[in-house]
Order: sequence, then structure tokens, then C-alpha cells
Amino acid sequence: MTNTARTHPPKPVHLDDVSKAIIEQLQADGRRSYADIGKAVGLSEAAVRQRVQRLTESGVMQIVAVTDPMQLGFTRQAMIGIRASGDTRELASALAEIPEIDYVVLTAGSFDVLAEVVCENDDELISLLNSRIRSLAGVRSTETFVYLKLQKQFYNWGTR
Amino acid sequence: MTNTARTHPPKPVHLDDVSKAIIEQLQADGRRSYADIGKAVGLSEAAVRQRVQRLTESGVMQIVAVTDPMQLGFTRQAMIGIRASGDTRELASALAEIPEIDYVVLTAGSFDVLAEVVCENDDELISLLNSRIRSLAGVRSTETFVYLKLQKQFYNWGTR
DNA sequence: AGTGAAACGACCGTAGA
DNA sequence: TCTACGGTCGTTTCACT
Repeated sequence: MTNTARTHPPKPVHLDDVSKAIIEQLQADGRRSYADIGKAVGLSEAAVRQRVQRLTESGVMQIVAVTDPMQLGFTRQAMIGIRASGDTRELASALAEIPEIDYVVLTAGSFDVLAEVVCENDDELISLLNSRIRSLAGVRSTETFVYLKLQKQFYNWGTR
Repeated sequence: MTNTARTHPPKPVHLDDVSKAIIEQLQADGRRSYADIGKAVGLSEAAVRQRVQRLTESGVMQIVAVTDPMQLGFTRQAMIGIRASGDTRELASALAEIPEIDYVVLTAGSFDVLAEVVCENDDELISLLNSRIRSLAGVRSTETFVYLKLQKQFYNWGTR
């Protein structure tokens, strides 16, 4: 066997400058043709294709569609800091199943879990927080940070 | 004039079920061919392409490469909550220019700004926090929430 | 907004270095 | 891991609805 499926942290992958350049190209436009990318980074079309395939199959990179919540009418976003008791993994799983929550992370610090919520309006945010988050087992207290302005959002590591 | 550039919130766009289905397809694989997507959603290849073009040109959707920080050796991530004085927009701009920070949002609540940082190790995190974040003008105090486990990360709104 | 068809260009497998 | 190349399939444009 050469490469078994893993549940957790694989060994760190090293990206050379060419792969970083390819990722930069695909970050600007995920549908740019391999031939175009090849011209930009100085490689043949087939070589670019092979590298992209390796990067995606190893899980280092993904090419995906992302949407802008604001433009779709989801105008209320917030980060919820949660102080919990008991097994925080179970709480995180429960939070992850709520569709209005797009981001859940277990943390060390004065919050045990951070969850980002995306809502259409204040009423939806209020009922989400009260009826479906604060009512979950293990939630001791929450603190809400309503988003006023998203300043930066960057998706690519290892390319700087 | 019909459609001038805007700095802030455009009018909410409505997505019909077909466009949502197209976005779902492209979220699973941003390089899936328009012909394949057409088969999946019951539309001709040309129609899919037109809709994708409209979605991307209007800024509602983007197809981009995203990378996994963990697999690239950036094993320390944290959310920094910042209490600030003065103009928080200037602080947010300054934070956005730090390459190790991938996410900055102005918030209402007990923090004025939230910033997500991605580092290779603890030393990098410590020096980033002390030398380059806490030293910025207007930072009164910070609180750090070190990530233990990322449970959920979803990129697409309007498709649920 | 969507379809269909023909010309063009991109993609994929394989061979060879 | 790269280049070269040929067959196949996807994309583009355009006329039509």
C-alpha cells in the first residue's frame, strides 16, 4: 500500500514556486485553461494538468464555487462565541448541522466554540440564537458579535 | 447608465432552483464541464454557460482555488478578538495588510474587530500577536482563541 | 432565456526522455 | 516529472425560437 486514507493530519506538503504560481492563477480564475496557466508559469499544458490533479487529489487544493451572502440577501452575519460544559465535540457536531451556520471551530480560550452564522434579517438571527443554539445541551453562555463590515477574506495558504 | 460600480450593498439577487443546482454542482467541483452540469440540472450546455457567466460577472459567485492550511504546514490557527479605540476602519485596514491574517471583520459587541491568523508554529503566532497586532495604534486589548479543530466550513449561501 | 449545429480549442491518455 | 502528439470531448459563436 502506498497512500491510505487518513482521518487526521497528514505530513506537511511542500509547494515549489511553480505550484504556488499555478494556485495563484487558479485563485484568480478557477476555470482558466491549463494551456493558459502553462503559458503564465512556463510549463506545458500536460504538466500543469498533472500538477493540478495531484494537488486536488491530495486534498491540498480544491477548486470550488463560493457565493457572496450579502448579494443574496443574507445581510446579517455574526460570530457567536460559546462557553460550554461537557463534551465540546458533540456540541460542535450539533452546530455543524444547522444550515444557517457556515463555520464551526473548537477553540482554547474564554470560548470553547466559535460559530459563524448567516441570516437574512434580525428576526432570523434572534430565533436562531435563542431557539436553536442556546437551547443545545452543554451551552452555558453565548456572546454575539454582529458583523458590521467584512474587511478581508483570503482562501489560499502556502502561496504568499 | 444602467449598472454602475458600487462600493457597498447591491440589491439582493434572487436565485431560482436551477441556479442553486448549478452552484451546488460547481461547489462539488468547480471544473465540472458545462455539458455535465446541464445533464444534472436539465438544461443545455449553452444555457448553463450563460447562467454561470451572469452569476460570476455580477459577483454573486466566484470559482476559485482554495487551499488547506493544515496540509501545508500552517498548523496554528487562531481567532483574535480585538478591543479598540479610535477609528476601527483604519485598524482593520492595517490588519488586512498582514499576510498571516486571512480574515478581518468589524463587529459590534465586546470586540470591535475579529481577525483570523494562520501560522506555522507557536513562535510565529506569539511574535505576530505581540510585534504586529498588539503594537498597532488603537489596539486596547486582545483575546486569542487558538483553534483546536475546524468542524465545519461552508462557502455557499442561497443554495440551502 | 433557451436550443441546436458547426468550427474551434481544450482535455486526456499514452509514449518517450 | 516533463514534453509531444492524436483522438475525443467541451466550448464558442451564431442563427433561430
